[in-house]
Amino acid sequence: MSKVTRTRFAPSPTGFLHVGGVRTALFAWLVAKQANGKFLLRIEDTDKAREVKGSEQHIIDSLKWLGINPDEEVYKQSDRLELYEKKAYELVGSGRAYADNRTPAELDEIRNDAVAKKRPILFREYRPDNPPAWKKGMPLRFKSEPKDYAWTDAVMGQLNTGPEVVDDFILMKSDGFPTYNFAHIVDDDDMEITHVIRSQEFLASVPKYLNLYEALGVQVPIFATLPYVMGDDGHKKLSKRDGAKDVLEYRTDGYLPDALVNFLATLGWNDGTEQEIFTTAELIAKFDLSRVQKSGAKFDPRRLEWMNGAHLRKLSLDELYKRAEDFWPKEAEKADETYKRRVLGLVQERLKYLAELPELTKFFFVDLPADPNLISNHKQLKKLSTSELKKLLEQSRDALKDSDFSQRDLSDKLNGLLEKTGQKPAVLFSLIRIATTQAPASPELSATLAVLGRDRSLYRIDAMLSEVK
RNA sequence: GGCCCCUUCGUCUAGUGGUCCAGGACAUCAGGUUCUCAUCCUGAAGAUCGCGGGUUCGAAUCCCGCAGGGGUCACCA
Repeated sequence: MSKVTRTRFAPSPTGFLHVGGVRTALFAWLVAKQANGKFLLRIEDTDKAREVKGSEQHIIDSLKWLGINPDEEVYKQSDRLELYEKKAYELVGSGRAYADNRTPAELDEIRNDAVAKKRPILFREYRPDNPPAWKKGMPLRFKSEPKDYAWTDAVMGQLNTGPEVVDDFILMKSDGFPTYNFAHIVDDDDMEITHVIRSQEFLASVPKYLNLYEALGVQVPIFATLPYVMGDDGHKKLSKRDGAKDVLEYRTDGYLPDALVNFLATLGWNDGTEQEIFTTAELIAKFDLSRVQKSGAKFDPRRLEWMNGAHLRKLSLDELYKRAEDFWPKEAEKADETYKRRVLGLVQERLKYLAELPELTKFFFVDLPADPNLISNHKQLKKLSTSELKKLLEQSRDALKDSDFSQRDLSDKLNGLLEKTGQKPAVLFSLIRIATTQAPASPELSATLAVLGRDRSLYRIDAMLSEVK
């Protein structure tokens, strides 16, 4: 009878969430969802000094945007102080913890002494002789029982260490708060967490934790240690200091949550096939901790861009329309939905993220001033004389005037125009495209004209005609 | 410094003794799709699998050593 899988993400509220933190949350969430288990969010706010106000809500919002939702209330360690205190007294009672009233200066002296003797700094070798009875408000230190440990990590595999890494450490601080080292173990047990999924910086502390689990008489969960997401230099973990972005900035830029989730999941994990694009449902089905990479992975924004574009292209027009709602250029304010949908259909395949929408579509909503420089800078068109340009524009206008502006008819008219003028598409179509869009790049010509419609198209050709001098 | 973890194209990775003088994807470059940008397709370039020893008929894959990188040794998490 195996237990229900329960995982958690346990950030400290010290700032915004970046992709590194989100990936840890995502992996824990995937493990829980895959097993039909529960994913919990626990805010580890035991260090008042480092706390950044607003960050708790920010973390919740970030996860919510990505669909990484906790299955129970959001827990906060500051609400659970009695529990830690109770457990602290238990350890005092069983002789596995002692009050440590030594001052920072005295502790420094111990460190210096060890360094001078060229020995590792082990507080268990400097235990006070007659510690006072512990009560809340005094620092409480764990009394370790050093020994060898061998354990299995779901990602790292078989791990083992000697007794030299098991030491006494602080459980309760003088401000009445527990340390991370203590609180997370008490909480994981209390919340019946089955898989502790966290990043690499805790790996070296596992033997100390193992010793504490024993002292507490608590079952040891499955450990899964995740490698870091690396920053630009490829050697250090991504951090806020070297420009890691707040994940909510990706929302602002018009990245899809599913794309970011896909990207993060495949940063350090793959299913062993050549599949790159996964839906979130596929990730839940296929994710496997044993296939998580042991080494760090560098964050590559270009790959994210590509992946987001791939997800954007897979969206139905309805879905894309909903997603694009907040990204239209302000000129599109008065445009009707049908028109906007047609525009969206034309740019869907060239969108990498939704914040590109304005620059890609602005000309569909407003007549931009005719700019003859677009012609004089064009490598084909600049070879033509003014009178040739004028003549071509006039011929184009006259031919299009007779069109019903269905894409099919436009395409016929355009082809007829090619024959009549004897021009290459590279010349004729470029000229019409520039005249009607005032943009260096735009979707295919007949489709663009069909969406723009007769009035706008003809008006713009005339406008360009009057600028060609 | 002690201990622990890591090391395949620029990047993300496949690969668990032979079919790997290493496969895919992003990025780059070239060509094709009646014009641009993009999509899509095709192709090119790109990794002596960190280095050195061994084991083996045969090693990216197993063993040993070394180097480099990272983490950790807080009343931070």
